[in-house]
Parts: sequence; C-alpha cells; structure tokens
Amino acid sequence: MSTTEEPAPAPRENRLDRRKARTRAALVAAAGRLLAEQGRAEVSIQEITDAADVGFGSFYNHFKDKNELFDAAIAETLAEHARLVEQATAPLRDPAEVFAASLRLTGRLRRSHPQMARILLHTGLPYLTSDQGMAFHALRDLRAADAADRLDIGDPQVALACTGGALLGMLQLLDARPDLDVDAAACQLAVNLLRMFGLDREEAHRIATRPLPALP
Amino acid sequence: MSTTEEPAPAPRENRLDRRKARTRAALVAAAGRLLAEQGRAEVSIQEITDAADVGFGSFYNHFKDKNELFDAAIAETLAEHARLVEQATAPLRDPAEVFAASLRLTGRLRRSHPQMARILLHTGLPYLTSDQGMAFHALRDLRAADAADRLDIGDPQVALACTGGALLGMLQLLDARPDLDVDAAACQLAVNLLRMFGLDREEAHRIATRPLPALP
DNA sequence: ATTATCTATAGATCTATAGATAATGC
DNA sequence: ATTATCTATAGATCTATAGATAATGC
Repeated sequence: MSTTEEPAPAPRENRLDRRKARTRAALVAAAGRLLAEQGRAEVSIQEITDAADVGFGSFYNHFKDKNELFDAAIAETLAEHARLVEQATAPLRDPAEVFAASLRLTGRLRRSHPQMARILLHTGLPYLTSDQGMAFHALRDLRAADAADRLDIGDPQVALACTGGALLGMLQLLDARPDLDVDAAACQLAVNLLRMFGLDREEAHRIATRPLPALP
Repeated sequence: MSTTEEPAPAPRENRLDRRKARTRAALVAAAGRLLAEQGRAEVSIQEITDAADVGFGSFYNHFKDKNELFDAAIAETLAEHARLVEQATAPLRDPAEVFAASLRLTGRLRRSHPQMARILLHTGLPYLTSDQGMAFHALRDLRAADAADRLDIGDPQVALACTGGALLGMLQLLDARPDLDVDAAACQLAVNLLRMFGLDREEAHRIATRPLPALP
C-alpha cells in the first residue's frame, strides 16, 4: 500500500527467530525419522511432537496439519538427495557416466543414507511426475547425454519414467532383501539403463564400473 | 482327531452361503473402487459399507479389519491382471514378444481397465518383491526368454526390479498426464526394456509394434 | 510487551461390539 | 433353530484450540 516498495523488511534474525527455527527443524527431522519407518497415516501428531521433544501445541505454530509437515520433510530429503548427487558427479565429464554414477550413488543410499533411501522409496512413484529434485535433475542429465550423442533416450518423458521407475524398483529390492550386495546391484542397475539407452553391454559395463566419486 | 480323514466336508453350498458370498463380494468390489481413488487411510469402514450397500456391522462377519479387506481387494485385482495378460499372450511363441506384449497390455490398462491400472499403481513397489501375480509371472517370462537366448537379462532379481519399476513408472506417467498417447507410450516402454535386455533398437521396435492380441 | 511454547481439554472422528431383526435350513 | 445382516452405541483414538507459562525484545 505504501508508494515506496519496502526494499527489505530486514527482519534481523534474533534469538526468538532462531528458537522458532530450531523447533521447526526438530519437527521436520522427527517427521523424517518416523516417515522412514511408517506411513503418514500410522503416525500421529502426538508421536511426532514426542519424538521431536516439543510440546504438542507447538506443532500448530509451524504447520497447518500433518500433511504439511510431511511434505516439508520430504521436500527437504529430496533436496538433500539432489545436492548430494549433484556434488558427487560434478567432476565427471562424460554425460553417460554422470547418469550412471547418479544411479549407482542413489542405489547405494541403502547403505550410506538408509533413512534417505527409505523416504525416497516411500515417496516413490508420485514424485517421478513432479518437477522438483531428483526427477528434474535426471531429466536434465538424460537430455544432456542425448544431445551429446552419448545416449539415445527417445521420448524424454518415457525415458524418465523408465529410469526413475527402475531406480525405485531397485531401492525396493534392496530394502526387501538386505542380504543383497548393494554395490553389485547398483552397478547392474546402471548397466541395464545404459543399455536401455543404446550402449552395448561391454561399454555399459565399463562406464558403470568406473571408480565412483566419494560422497560428501 | 478322527482316524479317517474327512475326504471333503462337502458343505453343499446353499442359499445362505451364496448370500454371504454376495455380501463379501460387494465389500471387495467397493473397496476396489474406493482404493482406485484414495489411499487406504482416507477411507473409513463406514464409507466402504455404504458404497457396498451393506450394513456396517456386516463388515466384521467377513474381515478382521480394514487392511484385511484391502489386501483381499488387491489380491483379487492382481490375480485378474495376471489372468488377463496370461490369456492374451498365450498364442505368442516368441518369448521376447510375450515379454513385450505383457508390458504393452499393462500400460494400456490405463484406457482398457482404468481402475485396475490405478490399483496396480497405488499398490506399486512393495508388490515387486512379493511372489504372487505380476511379479511371479514376469520373472518366469524373463527367465524363459533368457533361457531361449532371446534376451540377456543378467541377474534375474535385478532384471525384475528394473522391469517392474519401469512399468510402474509408466503407469504413473500415464496417470499424471492424461493427454499422452497411451499406445505410443506403452510401445516405447516395451522398446526400452527389450533394449535393456540386449536387443538392438530396430529389432526391439519390430517386436514392440507387432499386432497386439486383443484383451478378453 | 510480545511471541513461542506448553498443558489440558472439547469435539470430532472412527472402530469394534452388543443386541435386535430378517432370512434361510431342516 | 441357525446364521447373516443390520442398527445403535460405548470406548478409543486423534485433532485443533483455548488459556497458562516461559522466554526474549526493547
């Protein structure tokens, strides 16, 4: 309403703001932990606030309802996953290798970041058609590899659905069969998808067994 | 306890049994319809019995709780799907074509059997590691094609996870984007997976565009 | 003085059962 | 007489809010 646009309210973060942020973060973290073990419906707000060590009523200072919190927890997990893969694959030059390494790293989450793996798995399929995080980056990588003539992906949307679906199928397999060799399975997933997009068996295998950049 | 084993109690199905079976079937059918639209947690037992036009209390004559009913509804859907694909692919001789046709038919469920497609999608990933229905048949088909040297599937468990996951990813894509060409997408799914298992692009395309047997 | 947190509780579900009613068996 | 179904309800959640308490700002 004022004629001059407020340049920045400059809310000058104070201790109160930090305390509020801590409470919110505790709720989001607790929701993430619980979400890795159970479905949304099985968890009550009371359980979440208990796990976060926060008063029950405080919940409503931060979230309208349970879904809003779970959505925040999932968004955070997806962003963390994207950041992690992004960083680890940054040094790679070959687009096909970026693609393969992203798949292998995500398959290995089962060991390196079990909670994240569980949350990706339970969030699952609906996320493949959203345009945030993993799906967005995967589509970008696929297009890049196609443009560089390293992969032949056909319809990008179908390619993304197949890639993301196969990846989730693998996370499900690793979750259900804890005895499987995670690295070997992740490697075979990458081989399979490289072949899907036109590489021959030997080249796919070569690319999928290159040393994997360490996670941050 | 009796020394002679009862050969068959021969319960001689009477009208009472048939009425009971009808009530049960009405509950299962209603659960299927509701499950295609909403998650288990969002549906109350009252809603189910209303949709089935059955008294609330009757529910407990047939099921211990809501999950038991939903499990029955899902099991029935999966069995129906398996039967449908099984029948339609029975005349085919080439194992690679059986594989491709199964995928295409399932992708097309979106149009031919929308409720079934929704239920498969929502049941989703957990089902890939169970040993009933779809997963079981797909694994059998994959092994057969591998044994006949038509496909090169590598580790069967990984191959199944990739196949089932990609299929579910495609069902999700078709569900989220109703404007897509179902047939074209289903065909491309089949091409992608045939390539994953060693066929070259042209042969994959040829097999994936053969006339599809009609659904029963 | 303000703001976030906490405790306690009312109200809204939803489930599971008890008891009455209707349908079928014999 | 038996069995399934239906209606009604008690008891067990679980959510959302009101009001009290504690922490910080100024």
